[in-house]
Amino acid sequence: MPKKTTRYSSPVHFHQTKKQNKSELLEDYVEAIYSINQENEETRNLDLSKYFGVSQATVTKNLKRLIHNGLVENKPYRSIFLTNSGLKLAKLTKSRHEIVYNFLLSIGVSKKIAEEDSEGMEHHASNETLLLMKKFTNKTV
Amino acid sequence: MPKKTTRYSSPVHFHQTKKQNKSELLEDYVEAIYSINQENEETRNLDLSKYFGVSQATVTKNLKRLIHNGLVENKPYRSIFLTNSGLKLAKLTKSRHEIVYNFLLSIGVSKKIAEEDSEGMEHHASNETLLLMKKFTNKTV
DNA sequence: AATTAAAGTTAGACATGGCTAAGTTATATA
DNA sequence: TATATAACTTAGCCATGTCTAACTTTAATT
Repeated sequence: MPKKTTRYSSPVHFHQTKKQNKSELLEDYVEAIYSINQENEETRNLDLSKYFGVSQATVTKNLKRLIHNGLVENKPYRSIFLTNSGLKLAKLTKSRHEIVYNFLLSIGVSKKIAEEDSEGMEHHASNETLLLMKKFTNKTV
Repeated sequence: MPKKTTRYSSPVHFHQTKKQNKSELLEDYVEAIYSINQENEETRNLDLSKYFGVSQATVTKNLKRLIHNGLVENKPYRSIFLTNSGLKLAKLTKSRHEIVYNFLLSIGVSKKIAEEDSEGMEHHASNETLLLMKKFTNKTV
């Protein structure tokens, strides 16, 4: 029965082709460490475990990836530190996060929901979109 | 050296606690099938493979999950159909997607980028945020 | 109708990101 | 200081989502 015809115009918008090395997890971790460091003199495994709501074993495993990517340094059973590269990424990620968060506030989203939604959205907003969000927020302030 | 003190105010905004059964993949697939069905008389494995830019083997495996979740029906080597439940989810997902897409356009994002960004963002926008986006878009039209 | 080609499936591998249970190290306290 | 507790790591499991290679089924072509 299938009559072969030209098919739909290819959508393309699925970018996650092959090596999505731009891992959200890495960004979330450096941002979390950066945040925690601003409230405490150090960041420990347990802090991250609470922050993300995952087990300490999971944190240990994920920190291995961060270390492997040169974003974090630590000695076993000791505190966790961002490398220069990790700090740079953390600042960038945090600023992106804040742009989205403030933007959501500026269109009327409540604080609580803006916190939640911005968390997921920050990783999907392109530079173009971030710039426009920033512009918009500034205009409405 | 670590002096134990009360630590940072817990952030909570990490929702992905345990069973994130609200899989983005399922939504992406039903939405894709729905879309393709609007341009063709049927949806095949290969259509989805092209749509998402993944191998046909991957599509087959993921379709198993959709079938298991009662969203899709098919006979081996044949076309793919949405169940009632799948169609319902597809419509919902598509409408959310369109809200985000149109909203991005309305703040000045280019079509191409709006397509890309809305894809990721649609899964992270709460109902509250979607409602405000819709309101905003209508106002600026 | 037989053969070839295209579409779809299966099997098995790998990376990511969770978990629990058990063991190790460091810290606190008796 | 010895011991108990808290923090951390390791090992091994599971689900998700991707791949390639090989095989099966369906459709097209000769």
